[in-house]
Amino acid sequence: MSTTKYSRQRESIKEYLYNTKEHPTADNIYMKIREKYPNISLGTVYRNLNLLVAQGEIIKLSTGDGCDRFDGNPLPHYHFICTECSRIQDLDIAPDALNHINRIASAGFDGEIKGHSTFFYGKCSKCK
Amino acid sequence: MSTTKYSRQRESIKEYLYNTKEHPTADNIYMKIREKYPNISLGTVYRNLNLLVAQGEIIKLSTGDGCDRFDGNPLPHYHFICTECSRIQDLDIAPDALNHINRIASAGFDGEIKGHSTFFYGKCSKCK
DNA sequence: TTACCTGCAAACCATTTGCAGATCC
DNA sequence: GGATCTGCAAATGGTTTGCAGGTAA
Repeated sequence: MSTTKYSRQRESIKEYLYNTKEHPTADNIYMKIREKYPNISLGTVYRNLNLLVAQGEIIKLSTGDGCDRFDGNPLPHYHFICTECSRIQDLDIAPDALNHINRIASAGFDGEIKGHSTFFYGKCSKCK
Repeated sequence: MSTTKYSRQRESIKEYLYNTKEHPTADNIYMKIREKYPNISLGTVYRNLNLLVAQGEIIKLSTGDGCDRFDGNPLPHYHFICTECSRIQDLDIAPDALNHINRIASAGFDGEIKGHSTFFYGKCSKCK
């Protein structure tokens, strides 16, 4: 198994993700990090994002709109996608609700449900 | 606005999707339809799948594993993805639960939630 | 010193698209 | 006849990867 070494590029990606509420694409992140490290390559961004996802430090959101988005908050939580402007927001839902939903789904299912991932759709406050 | 004409290829795709419980990829569908129409092209499969999705006759599942899957049941329902064997199954959940979940999410949210899409994860009965 | 990491550019691969001819109505 | 559809093959676009040189420990 390989050990992880420090890299200023990765640190910069983490810092950006932990401090934004946007849910940026790899390319968004690439553009942002380039302000500080103009030589960084898109390949490096992808390699680091995949590493951080594998380590559980960030999560990847596959919304199905063509490109993945990334979220610096790895704790289970819900997302809302506006069908008008495509903006993604975090939803503030009690953690109890997560287990509740898993329990609803487990009833009458012969496998073992460990978790779920949900996207809510509709109009955001600005588009409503 | 353009009208839709009959095509035996599209009819064949619909028939296959309405009668399977697998959640096939575009390529799976291509392979299957080729048994009956050996000359069909992958482009035609994609064009028809997109048309059927736009018309609401089937749904597309973006699981984030690299390629989309298609489901001949367009009514709202839930899916379970086995983290061991990647098999996708339909879950049998009361329709009430859907509205219930939308209501939980709507509490304290200033936009308008119209629906949601959920994937449950865990081990299926065979892998457990 | 020796992993691991980076920039670069090419490769990959699911999906889309342009075109000329076929098919439906 | 005219709009829609098809097969084919090339293009697209997000993501991955091979390589040679750089950097952390």
